[in-house]
Amino acid sequence: MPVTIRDVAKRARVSVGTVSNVLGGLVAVRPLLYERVQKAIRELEYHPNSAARSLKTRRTRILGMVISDITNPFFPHLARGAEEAAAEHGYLLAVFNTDERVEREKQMLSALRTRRVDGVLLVIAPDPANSTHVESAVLAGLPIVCLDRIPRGISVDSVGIDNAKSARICVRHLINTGHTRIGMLNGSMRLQTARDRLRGYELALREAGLPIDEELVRSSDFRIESGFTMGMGTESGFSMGKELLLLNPRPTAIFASSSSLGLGLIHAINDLNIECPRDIALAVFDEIPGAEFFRPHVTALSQPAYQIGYQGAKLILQRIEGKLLKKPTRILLEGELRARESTLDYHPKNAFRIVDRIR
Amino acid sequence: MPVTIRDVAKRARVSVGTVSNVLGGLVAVRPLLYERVQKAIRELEYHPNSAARSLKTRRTRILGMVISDITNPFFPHLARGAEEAAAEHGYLLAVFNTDERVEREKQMLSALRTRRVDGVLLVIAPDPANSTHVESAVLAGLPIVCLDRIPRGISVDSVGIDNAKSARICVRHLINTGHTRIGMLNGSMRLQTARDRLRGYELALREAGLPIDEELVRSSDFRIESGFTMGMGTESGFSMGKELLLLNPRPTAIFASSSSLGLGLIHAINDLNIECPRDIALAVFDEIPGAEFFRPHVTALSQPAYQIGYQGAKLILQRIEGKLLKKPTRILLEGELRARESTLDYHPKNAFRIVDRIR
DNA sequence: TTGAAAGCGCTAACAT
DNA sequence: ATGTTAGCGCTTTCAA
Repeated sequence: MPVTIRDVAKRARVSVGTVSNVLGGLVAVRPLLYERVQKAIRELEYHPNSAARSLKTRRTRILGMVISDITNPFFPHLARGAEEAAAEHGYLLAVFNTDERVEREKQMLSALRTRRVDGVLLVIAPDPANSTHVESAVLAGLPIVCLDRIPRGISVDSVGIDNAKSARICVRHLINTGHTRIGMLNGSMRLQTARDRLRGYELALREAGLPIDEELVRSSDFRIESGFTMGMGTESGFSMGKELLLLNPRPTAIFASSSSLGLGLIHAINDLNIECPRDIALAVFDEIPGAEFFRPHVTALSQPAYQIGYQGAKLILQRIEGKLLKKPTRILLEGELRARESTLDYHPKNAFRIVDRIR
Repeated sequence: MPVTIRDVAKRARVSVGTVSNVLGGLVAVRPLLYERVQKAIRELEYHPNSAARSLKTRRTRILGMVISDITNPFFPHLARGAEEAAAEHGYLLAVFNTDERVEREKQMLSALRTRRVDGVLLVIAPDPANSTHVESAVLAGLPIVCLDRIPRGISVDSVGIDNAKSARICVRHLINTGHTRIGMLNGSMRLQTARDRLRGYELALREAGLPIDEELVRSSDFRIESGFTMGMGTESGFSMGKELLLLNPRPTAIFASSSSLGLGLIHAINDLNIECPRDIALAVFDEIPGAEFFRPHVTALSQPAYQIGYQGAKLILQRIEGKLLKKPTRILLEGELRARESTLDYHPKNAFRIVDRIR
């Protein structure tokens, strides 16, 4: 039988109200009694029942975080940031995984509503047709902040990266380093992020007065939008990368819109015995984990994953505390370009190829 | 004002008891009423309040998972496995991060007890002196299963990898491929895992009648025990690796007891212009993420992370349902040796060095 | 099969 | 400053 507040009260020879006051810390309690209560709590190893507390207060002090793939290194950083902000406000962050499946996302959201979490940080699964569950949850008054992937057409708070702007920064950098024939490897056009990154690519070209050649752009589905995996992204980066590299004339630079595409592309570059950056320059949206061990170092657009999580949690806490306007707040952070050897002067005397030969 | 069971009852023109029966699905309800209730639930978007339910039933159907670093790729796989098993039994898995800090671990454990989760899957932070909080939680009747890192001297269920056995497999492989002077890079001796891996190393040598040369073994603290990071592990792998590589005579093979140590070692090998496996053979405990893009491919002891999580959740669910003996169950899984080029015939004609030149 | 009502452990309002 | 108590929303008797 678990210890209840009555047990504590009895042992400390006070009323349950007094115990509650000690617990809450808001109502003053005479030092003598205060000590007796604390002692009883310690001796009994009393842990207040949060179900009972929540039932009364209608708050749980829990923030749910629903992410699409915990295995993708991008998301744990999001979680760390959110956790930090949550902890600062005395909230607990509970992380849930949907495995990129909209069905599970619906289940989780429903479970979290049942659990009465105070708010949900959500990275939606990439299915644009199906965000009614998000909408109805918002309408029902559940504070939700969408992170990274921002659903279209729904009025909801969000924190993300300005994909168009960031992609534009990448491509502009390629242009500034002298390239005029620039290819792009893109993910699934079902994802808003992919569409935005394409827009940034086109914008940069147009700004520079360069033509847009559709042949230079390849799109595919990719399971992981902004991370590192040996899965589809890498494979399509490899195959689509080869297509671009075998074009005649070959583009002199390629912009890969995700790290897994970038990794596949590197693979393709090696496979074709092409030298980077001499024969091909390379800029990747998002860092490739472990790439500091490759040569040349890869120019990347670094995403502020931790910041997205942190700001997202801050935002939802404001929303919870009613400090926000009704109208949704949308925060867009910018990625940071890390120009490295794959787009700069790289002295081949030190280098053999971008990664060592692969099969 | 959130929708309650009374609202549903009113709308369906039945009693709350009947609604509860529909919800529970155990007590039969006349089809006509059943339908009316379901309709009301749908129309009102009713989500049962789990706090109220838990208060009554004394169960939450939540499993907590406390991991030491969500950023370490090993743990998300653990989480995936556990989530799978939890879902199979209708439980929700909530993941919490301690950032390797015992203090936070205590807080989380306390918070989870307050939240009355039905059980906790725990990866302890590496502080052997301080596991009283685990012990007292177990004593208080909270089902706990320790994963991966197994605390000493506490009577608690656990699922882990047999570190000694697995390390022995690695070193035996090095011996079988002809090496007699084998170095080891090890993590912090404060960790039981590190001590066990050392034991496996020594055992393999002794079995083969080889001398144990203390000079060939280097230990250091490492923040992440079985994963990949650019942090301390890599750095100490680099510096300790260099020490070993500059020994005279140099060992002909090195066993790195974690992936980050292995990565640092690779770095050191490159830095010294040593060729692998011609000049030095290399076996690493745990896979190095992204290493499939290095040459030579690195021989690794692959850890069944998903399985550890899955089995751990299965175990705790049995414990929760009282299907287990009082005496703790300890499951030890074995790692699988993936022999690759870094310890085998590697044809240098294809290779330049283990990864391309670093700086 | 259904309804009425007690009670889970806590907080907060009120009384003292 | 402290004690008493109603009631949060649900499940679970128990009675009808």
